[in-house]
Amino acid sequence: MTETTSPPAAAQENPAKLPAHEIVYQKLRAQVLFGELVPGQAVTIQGLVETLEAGMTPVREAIRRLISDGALMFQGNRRVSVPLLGPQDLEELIFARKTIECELASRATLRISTEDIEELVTIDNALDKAIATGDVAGYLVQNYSFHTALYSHANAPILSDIADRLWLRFGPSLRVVSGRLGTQSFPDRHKDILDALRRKDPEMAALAMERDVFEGMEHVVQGLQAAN
Amino acid sequence: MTETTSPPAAAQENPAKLPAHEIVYQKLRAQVLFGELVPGQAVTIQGLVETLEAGMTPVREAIRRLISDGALMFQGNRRVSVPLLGPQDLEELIFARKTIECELASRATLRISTEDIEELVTIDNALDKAIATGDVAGYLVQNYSFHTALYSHANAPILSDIADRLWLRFGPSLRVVSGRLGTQSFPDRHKDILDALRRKDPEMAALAMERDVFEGMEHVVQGLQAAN
DNA sequence: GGCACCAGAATATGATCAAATTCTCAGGTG
DNA sequence: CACCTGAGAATTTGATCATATTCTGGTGCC
Repeated sequence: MTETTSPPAAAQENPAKLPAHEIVYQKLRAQVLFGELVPGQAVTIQGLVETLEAGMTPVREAIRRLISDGALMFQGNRRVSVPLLGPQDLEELIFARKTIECELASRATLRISTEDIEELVTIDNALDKAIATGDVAGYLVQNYSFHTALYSHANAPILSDIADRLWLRFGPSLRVVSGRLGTQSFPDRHKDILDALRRKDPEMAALAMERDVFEGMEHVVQGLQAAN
Repeated sequence: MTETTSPPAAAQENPAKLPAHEIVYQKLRAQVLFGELVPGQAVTIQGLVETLEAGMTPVREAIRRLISDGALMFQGNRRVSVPLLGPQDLEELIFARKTIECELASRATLRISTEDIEELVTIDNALDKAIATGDVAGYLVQNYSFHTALYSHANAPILSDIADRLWLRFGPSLRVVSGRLGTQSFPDRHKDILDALRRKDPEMAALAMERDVFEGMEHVVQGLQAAN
C-alpha cells in the first residue's frame, strides 16, 4: 500500500468522498486478502455490480487493478478468477518474500520507535487470541496487519508495495490452508521478531522474519499438497 | 480437454482481435518504458483518447493498470503523471533489481539452450549498434529486450513479473539520463553475462548481472543528481 | 486578498453490441 | 432402452460508447 493506493490524508477522514472505484478496489482487495474468495472461483463484473452495489465502470477499474496486482487472474477468454497456486508458484513466492520482507524487517528495526513496537505487540496479542479461538478470519487479518504495520516503518515504499502484492497473491491459498488445517497449526515467529526489534538488532530481525516467512509458506505448501 | 492457455496464443497471432483496453495498455506501457513520456509530465484521459484514438473506457482501464504497475502516479486530486524518482526511490530499486534479477539470471543459466543464447547475442549486437550510433530509443528498446528475453528462460513467471514492474518504474528516468549523458556513457556487462551463460555458471551469471544492474543504476543516480 | 463563478476534466451511469458459455434436444450408438 | 454426443438456440457476461454529473483549479470581480 504505497503511492499507488495512498488516498490523500484528507480523503481518509472523509470516506464518503472517496471515488467509487477506490471503494470497490478496497473491498475486493480485502475479499482476496482475507479469503472471502476461494481459489478457482470465477469473478464476474456483473456479479460484483450487484453484490457491491456499484456501477460497472468502477468495478471494471478495480478488477483491472487487482489483475495487475496478481490478486486476480485473467483467464484469456474474458473470464477472471481467483488464482490457485501450484508448488512452482509457491517456491517463487517464498524466495521473493524472504528477500523482500527480510530487508523490510531489517530496515524497520533501525527506525521503529518504542511506542510503535508496542502497537505491534497489540496486534500480535489480537493475533494470538484469534489463533487460540480458531478465528480464521481474525487470524488472516491480524497476521497481515502485523507485517504491514512493521513494514510501514521501513521507509521503503517501493519494497513495501512489492511485499503487499506478494500477500495478495497467496492470500486465497492461505485461507484455504488455514481453514483446512486450523489456525493453531501455523508457526508464529512474531515473538522473535518483536524481540529483535526491542534489541534493535536488524540481523536478528531479518533472521526471525526469514523463519516466519519460510515456515509459514512451507506450511501452505504442505496444506495444498494434502488437497491433491 | 482443458485448453485454458490456448486462447491468448490465438489472440496474439490476430492482433485485431485484442481488446481495445489491452492495445491501449501496450502502447502506453511502451511509451513509459522507452521514454516517450517525460517524468513529471501530466497524463490526461482525454489527451490519450485523442492521441491513441480510443474510447474513454479502455483508456481509463489502461491508466489504472499502469498506476498499479508503478509506471504512472496518481497525484491524489484526479491527476495522473509520470513519476520522477528521487535518490531514495533509486536506492530501493537497486536493491530490488539486484536480488530479483540476479536470481532470474541464475535460474535462466541452468535452463537456457545454446540457440537461445544466440538469440541474446543478436539482441546484444543490436544494442551495441544503438550505443555506437547514439540511438537512444534503440538503446532503451534493445537493453530491455535483452533482459526480458533472458528472464523468459528462467521459468519464473512471478519473479519475471516483479522485474518487469521495476523496469516500468525507472524507464522514464533512464530515458532522461541516457538522453542527457548519451548512450556511450552507460556501462554494459552483457558480454560477461553471455559468457556465464555459455559456461553454464549460475554464480558467475548472477555476479555479472549484479554488476550490470548496479553500474547502470548508479549511473542513473549520478545523471539525475546532475540535474539538480 | 478573498470569494464567487466558470471552464474543463474526471467520474460514473446506463444502453447497446459482441462474445462465450450453458442448455436443450435430437440423433446415433452400445 | 439408456446414455453419450454435438449442433444450435438461449442466456449470461464482457466490451465499448455516449451522456450526465461531480469535482478541481483558475479567473476575475469586489
